[in-house]
Amino acid sequence: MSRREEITAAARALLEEEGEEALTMRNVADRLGIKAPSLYKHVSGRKEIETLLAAEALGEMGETLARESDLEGMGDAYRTWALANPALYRVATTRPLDREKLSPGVEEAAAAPLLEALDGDRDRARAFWALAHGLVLLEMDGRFPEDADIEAAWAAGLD
Amino acid sequence: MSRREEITAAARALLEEEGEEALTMRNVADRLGIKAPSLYKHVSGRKEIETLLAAEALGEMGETLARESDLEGMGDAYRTWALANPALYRVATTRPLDREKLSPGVEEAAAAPLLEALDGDRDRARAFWALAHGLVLLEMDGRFPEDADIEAAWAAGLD
DNA sequence: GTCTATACCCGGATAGAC
DNA sequence: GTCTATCCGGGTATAGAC
Repeated sequence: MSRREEITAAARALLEEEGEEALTMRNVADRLGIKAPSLYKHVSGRKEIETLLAAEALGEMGETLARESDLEGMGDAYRTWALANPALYRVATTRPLDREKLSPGVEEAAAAPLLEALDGDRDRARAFWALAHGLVLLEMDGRFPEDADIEAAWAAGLD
Repeated sequence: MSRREEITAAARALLEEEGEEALTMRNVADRLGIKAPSLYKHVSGRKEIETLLAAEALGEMGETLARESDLEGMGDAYRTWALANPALYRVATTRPLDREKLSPGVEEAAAAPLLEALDGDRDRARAFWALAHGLVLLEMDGRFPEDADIEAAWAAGLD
């Protein structure tokens, strides 16, 4: 395991166990038993750690969707993955992507299963993605009322 | 204009002119010609300023939607408002709402026009809101490819 | 090459004087 | 109601030890 991979793994563990605000250079370093400034020998800063996490998350999301064959299944899988990895989901999807530092093809691979299920219709794929993204974020942020039937909202969105 | 209103106005101006990261207690205080600790005599902290901003934004968004009569119009109006006030939009919609400190009815009033256009179907209203929210956020974050036809994605989502 | 120590600046927040 | 002083924690740069 390279040092960069160790840093990524430590960062992910922090996100999972303590949430998004816990992703600090000092906390990552603590997990690895080193001091924060040492991290800068391996990564350029916190932004790059987030890019590494985004690449990992997008890969997993793509794999997850690829196991489904219809839109309902993909919606369920999308929601389940996001709610199981909320902090990582946010890091991977709610900020501009540094595409320079991302291996080429990561985004395309993540989108491919959905695009295939929609027979290559990019506009519908983008609408589906936006619907899923919006539903997941609103749910994670507690924006729906306590008694909202979130499954029914998904069903309504998928027509 | 009460001191709280002045604080809210200064915070909003900061968001508009310098973006989300510029919303700091020190910057707000500078705009008012006072020192940051003095703000705490009027508001409990940055969180409360964000709640005040969210209330203002939700009110405006509701008024904007109320001027439209169909879903397409509301989608256009939603997108236009969000892109014209991106930092405020984010503050108002991408974090848990402190409902204790929000005047009762603010959320309901913002949602009412949409709910009416959908004949009271809450599930479809939530799906529409999520679609609009997702499309706006993905656009603001530069997550769609350069050459994506975003209008077409909206049209595809609205069926 | 890898790490440590140190230091700087910024941001939120509090305590206490005027 | 405003100030000054102060604390804490976070990102990051630099210098130097091993």
